[in-house]
Amino acid sequence: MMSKPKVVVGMSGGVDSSVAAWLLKEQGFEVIGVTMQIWQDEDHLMMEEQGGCCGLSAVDDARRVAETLNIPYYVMNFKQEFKENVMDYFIAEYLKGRTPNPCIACNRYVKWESLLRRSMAIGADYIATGHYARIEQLPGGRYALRKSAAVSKDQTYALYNLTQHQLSHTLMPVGAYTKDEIRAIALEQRIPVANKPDSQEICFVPDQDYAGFIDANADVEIPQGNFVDKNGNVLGQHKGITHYTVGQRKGLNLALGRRCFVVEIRPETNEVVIGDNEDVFAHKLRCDRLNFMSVADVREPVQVQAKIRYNHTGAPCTLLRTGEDEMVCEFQEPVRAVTPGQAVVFYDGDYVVGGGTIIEKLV
RNA sequence: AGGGCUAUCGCCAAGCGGUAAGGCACAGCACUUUGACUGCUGCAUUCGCUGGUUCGAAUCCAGCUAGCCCUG
Repeated sequence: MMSKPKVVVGMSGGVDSSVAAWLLKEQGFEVIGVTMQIWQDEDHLMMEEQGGCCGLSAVDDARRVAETLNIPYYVMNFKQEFKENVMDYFIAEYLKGRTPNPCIACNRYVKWESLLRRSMAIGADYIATGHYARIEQLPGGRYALRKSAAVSKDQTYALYNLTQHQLSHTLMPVGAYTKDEIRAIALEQRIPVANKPDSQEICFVPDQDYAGFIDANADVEIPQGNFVDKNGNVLGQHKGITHYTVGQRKGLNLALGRRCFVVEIRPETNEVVIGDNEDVFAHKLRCDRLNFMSVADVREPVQVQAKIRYNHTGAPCTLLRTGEDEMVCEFQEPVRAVTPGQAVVFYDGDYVVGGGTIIEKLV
């Protein structure tokens, strides 16, 4: 006889992962609730905030939800993995003048490496999360991510990096519903966190001051430097390259008489290049750290939609393979703020073809 | 210590006797499970200072102060 398939649900204490657990239980899985402890200091556990995907109130809320659902619940410590793969990476990237995406790193290395491994070790067949995305096995056998039924909440962008093995052992039950439907289920089932606000912002920087976080945690001083225009003229002083990202307007403290934007960050000279809005558009980008989903590889030029940031609608482009782990995307229309360090994710309709990490924009 | 010009919000800048435009910067809010963008709202009872003319002055007059320019 077959026992029920066993699934570990990563519970953040939020609405989505709580409903995910309920849905899986309804679907007949043996559900185990787990909260990953990833960065919280014991001191900080006292001062609770609202939300946070990996947030402060996670453990208390998740435990209450697990009790309500009558499922076993554990806390697993992933602080070391999180520090190495997310926080250290986050700091290192900013020091290189790049703009990291910590959620993507957390997903790939913490959730889908460490959590999956440990879950398998305790006999689980799957892990599950409350992400707004769908996992489907295609006719050819490959697993692919498909956009959420709730288009506006779709989170496939942050998940493009998952491997076939990881996808084949993952369930995302929330992806079939809209946010309203999920909240309605939470209310119906009297799940305690039904009205908790959505999370946002970087979970390990609760005060929002990510640059201050880097100052406090990097082991080097972050020097001030020059704002320059594209001709090299000095326009003013910047607070350190970690404070800026491509396309940024706010916080420059430059009164040039017109809106101005960060066009480029040059770590080698410690300069931040400033230009007009039109200067932040680019036709092409180069990316590496490739991962493919719906297809095994892309060798010949192919047309896709590419998202270059999480809430980008996507833009049509052609993919050109330029190296063993490198591609160039040529956009039909220029795209705004191609930012080194951010992910570029390729779509064919609703399905994720693959993606990579942006190295640089090209003219 | 000759002559000329200019002094309006952090920066730029309207105004030319009728009771302080606008842009940039900045702040707050909204949006957002990364950084951004974007949108909305706010932002000089006061016009270098002191007097004067006038019903009424940032706007006219005088003196002072400061900066710039030209000639000693």
